[in-house]
Amino acid sequence: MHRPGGARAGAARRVLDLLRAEGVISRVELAERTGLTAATITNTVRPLVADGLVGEVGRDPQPGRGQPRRLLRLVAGAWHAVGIQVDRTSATIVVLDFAGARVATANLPGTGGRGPDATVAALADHVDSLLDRAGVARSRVLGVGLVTHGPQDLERGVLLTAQPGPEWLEYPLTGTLAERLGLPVLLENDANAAALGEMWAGAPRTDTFGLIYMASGIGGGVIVDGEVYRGRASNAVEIGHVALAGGSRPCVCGGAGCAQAEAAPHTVVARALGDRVLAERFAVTGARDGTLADFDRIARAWRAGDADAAAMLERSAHWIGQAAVTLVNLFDLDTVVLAGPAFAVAGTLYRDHVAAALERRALGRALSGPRVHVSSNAGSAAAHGGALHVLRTMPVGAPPRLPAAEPARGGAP
Amino acid sequence: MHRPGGARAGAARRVLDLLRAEGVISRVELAERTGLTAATITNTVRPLVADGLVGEVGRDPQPGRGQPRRLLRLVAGAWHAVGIQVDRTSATIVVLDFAGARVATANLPGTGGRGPDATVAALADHVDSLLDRAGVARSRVLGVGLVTHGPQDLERGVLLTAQPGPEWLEYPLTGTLAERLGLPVLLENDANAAALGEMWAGAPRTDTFGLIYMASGIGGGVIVDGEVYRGRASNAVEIGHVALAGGSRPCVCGGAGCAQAEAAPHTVVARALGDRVLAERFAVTGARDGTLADFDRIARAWRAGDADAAAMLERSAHWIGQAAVTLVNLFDLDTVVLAGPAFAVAGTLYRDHVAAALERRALGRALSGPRVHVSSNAGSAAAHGGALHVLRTMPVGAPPRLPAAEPARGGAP
DNA sequence: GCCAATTATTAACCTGTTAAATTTAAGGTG
DNA sequence: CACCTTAAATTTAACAGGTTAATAATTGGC
Repeated sequence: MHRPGGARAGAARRVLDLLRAEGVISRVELAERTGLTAATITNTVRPLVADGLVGEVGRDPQPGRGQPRRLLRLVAGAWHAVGIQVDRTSATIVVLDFAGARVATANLPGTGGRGPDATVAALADHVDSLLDRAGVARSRVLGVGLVTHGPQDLERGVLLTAQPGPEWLEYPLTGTLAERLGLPVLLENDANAAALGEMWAGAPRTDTFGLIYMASGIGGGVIVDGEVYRGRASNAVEIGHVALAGGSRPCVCGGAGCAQAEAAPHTVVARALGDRVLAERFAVTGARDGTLADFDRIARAWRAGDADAAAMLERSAHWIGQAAVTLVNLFDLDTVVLAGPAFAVAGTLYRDHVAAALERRALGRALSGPRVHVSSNAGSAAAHGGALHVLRTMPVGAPPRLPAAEPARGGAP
Repeated sequence: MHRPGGARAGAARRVLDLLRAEGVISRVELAERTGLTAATITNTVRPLVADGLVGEVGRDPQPGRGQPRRLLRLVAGAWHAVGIQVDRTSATIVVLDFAGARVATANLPGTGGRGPDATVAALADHVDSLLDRAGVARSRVLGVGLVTHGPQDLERGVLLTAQPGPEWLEYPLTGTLAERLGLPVLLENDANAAALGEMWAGAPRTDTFGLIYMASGIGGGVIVDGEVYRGRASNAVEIGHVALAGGSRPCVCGGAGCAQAEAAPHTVVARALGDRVLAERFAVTGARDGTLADFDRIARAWRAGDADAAAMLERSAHWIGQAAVTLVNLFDLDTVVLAGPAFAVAGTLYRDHVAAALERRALGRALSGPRVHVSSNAGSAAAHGGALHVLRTMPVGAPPRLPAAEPARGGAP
C-alpha cells in the first residue's frame, strides 16, 4: 500500500475532499469532521500549504475567547480538471477549478453518429478551445474524466458495449484521447460520476446513498462511506435491468420487464407516438436522436397541467419507484438521488412517486424513512462528477509555475 | 484506526485467514497470496508463533535446490469459538477450534416458542454442556457468534424485528447471553454468516460472491474482496423482498410479488396443502413449526421422481433465479452460492434453474458466465459461519495457560 | 567442498498515527 | 497596564505497520 511521490492518500485525501465540500473551514472543524486528530490535521495541512494547494484566508470571527481558528480553503487556481460526458446523441464538457467550481461549460449536439476516431478528435478539439477560452494553462490541468453509459473496463479504458456502434467495443478510448490531449484520462460510469458530483453539490450532505441516473437509458450508482461501490469489476448497480413486478416489455438485454424497458424515456415517447392525438398535442417527433427532447416536451405538458402527460409520466415513475425500493433494500440505503437529463423537467413528479414507494416498501427503516432528492443540476451532473473524480483521484503535488506572462482575460483579480 | 493491544489487523488478519483457509502453507506462498512482502510475513508470523497461535510443521518436499520452505499451520487448540444459529423453530450450535474445524455440534428443536429470557437461558445451558463434552476450557473460548434472521442492530446486539414475537424486539440479546456465559457475543445475520463460512469451506475459492440463504425466509449476503458488504447499517441485501416480474402474492412486508412471498418453503408447502391429493402424497402436515420438514418431504418426492413435486419446486426455483439475476446485476458478481436448510435436499434443482437464469439475463459477464454452487453444508453453514466470524474478528493474543490437569478425555494426543 | 538457488531474517527507513507537551492569541482581572 | 486564564493550534516524541535492500541460512548439484 506504499504510495510513492505526490499521490496523497488517506489523511490528505480526506482533508482535500472536505475542503472542497465546505469551501472554507478551520483546522478544528477538519479534525472533527474527518475524525482525525488535530495533530494529524496540522501535519497534513502543512505540506498542502507549502505546495500552494491550500491557503489561509483570515480567521473565524467567532465571539468566544481563545486563539481564533484560522480558516483554510483550496487555492482555486492551483489545478483544474476536465469532465466530458458522452451520451448517445450529445456531449457535455465542463472545466472545474481545484475548488470544484465550474469555470467553463460546453454542449456539443450530435456526437455519437461518427465513428470513435472522429468523435474523440472532435472532443479533443473542443476541450482545447474550451481551456483556451477559459484561460486555463494546459500544464495546470490534472486530467480528464470521461463519462459514458454502460459497462466499461476501467483498467484498460475501453467500453464493453457495442453502443452506439460495434466499432466502439474495445476501442482504446482513454488511450487515444489521452495521447491526443497530452493529459491523463480516467473512464467512469455516468451514474457513478453523477453520484460523485452529488457528494459535493447535493443538498443533503451524506456519504452513503444510492443514485438513479436516467438519460436515454437507466443506470444506478451507490456510494458507501464516501466511496463508489464497484463490485467485482466496476460494473455494479445495473439497475436498468432489474426485473420488476408486473413488467412484461422485452428488453435489449434479452429479458423482459426490465426497468429500462418499462420506464425509460424511449418507452414513454413510444407510447405517445402510438396515439395520434397525443403525439400531436405533445409535438413529439419520434426522431432517432430526439428521444430526450420529445420526453421533455411531454414533461413540460405535464407541468402545464396536461392530465394525459401526467398519466404517462406517472406510469414511468411507478417503475422507477419500484427499482428504487430494490436498490434501497439490497444496498441498505436511506437516501436516493435522482439525476440525469430525464429528471430535469419532471423531477418532482418522479421524486414524489419514488418517495411514496419507499415509504410503503422499504424495510429496516424503522426510524427516518428514506429521503429522495432530485439532483440540483440534473443535466450536467455526470460531466461535473467526472471532473471531480479526477480532482480527488489524481496525485497532486505543487502545481507548476506558470510561464512569465499569463494572457490576462479581463475582470477582477 | 489504531487498534490497541492484541487486536491483530491488516497483515496478521490476512495471514490468519489464509492459514485457516489452506490448512498448511509456506511463508513464500503466504507472501504470494496476500500480496505482502516476505519480510512482512516474517515479522507477522513471528509473534504468532511466539504466542502459540501458529506452528511449524515440517518442510515442503519440493524437488528443486535451495532452502526448502517451512510449512506453517494454525495451532488448532489455541482458541475455540462457538456459533449459534437461532431459527424460528430450532437452534444449531457448533464449536470450532482455532483452525476452523468443527469439534462439536448440537441441534436443539423447538426453541422459538418460549420468550427470549427462557430461550437465552436454554441456549447458554446447551453451550455450557457442549463445551464440557468437547473438553474445551472456557478460558480458551474466544467468543460466541449469534446468528439470526432479519434486521439487526449489530452495535447494540438487538433484533430489529418483532419475530418470533414482539418481546424479542429490542431485547438485549447479546448482552444477556454474554453475561450469562461470561463470553463476548457477536450478532450476525444468517446469510452473512453462511457467506463467511463459504469463504473457507466453499469449493470455489473466491473472495467476491453473493449468497442466497433460504430457511423459513429468504436472505442474501454479499462478500466483496473478502469482506461482508454491510451498507449503511448492516442490514443490506434484503433479497427476500425484491419485487419480481410476474409476482403478485402479498407479502408480510406490505408489498406484493416479493421473492419471499413467491418462493419461500412456506409458499411451496401452502400450495401442496391446497391440493388434497398432493398433500396426502407428500405427507405434508401443515404444522405450524413444520414448514421445513414439509418442504423436505416435497423435495424428497422430487428426488424420487415425482413430477408434481418437480413442478412445485421449479416454480419456486424460477423466482430464486430471478432474484439471483438481480443480485448479480446490482452487485456485479460472478459467483452465487445457495445455502440454508431449504437447499439441503433439492439444492441441485435450484442450482440448475439459477444457473440457467443467469446465463440468460446476467449482464457484463462477457467472458465466464456466473457460476452457481450449492453450499457443501447447506444445513449448518450459518452457525459455522457465526463461529468463524468470531475467530477472525475477535482480538487474539496468546491463549491462557490451562490449569495443571485438564480432564483427559481419552484418545490419541 | 564449493557454487547456485531459494528461503528466511535483519536493518534502515517512510508514512501516518496518537498522546502529551508547548506555543499562541484573545479576553478577563487586579 | 501587567498578568492570568482559557481555547485553540501546533510541535514533539514514540510508535505502528509496512516497505526495500542487504544479509544470513539451508540445501542440491557438481
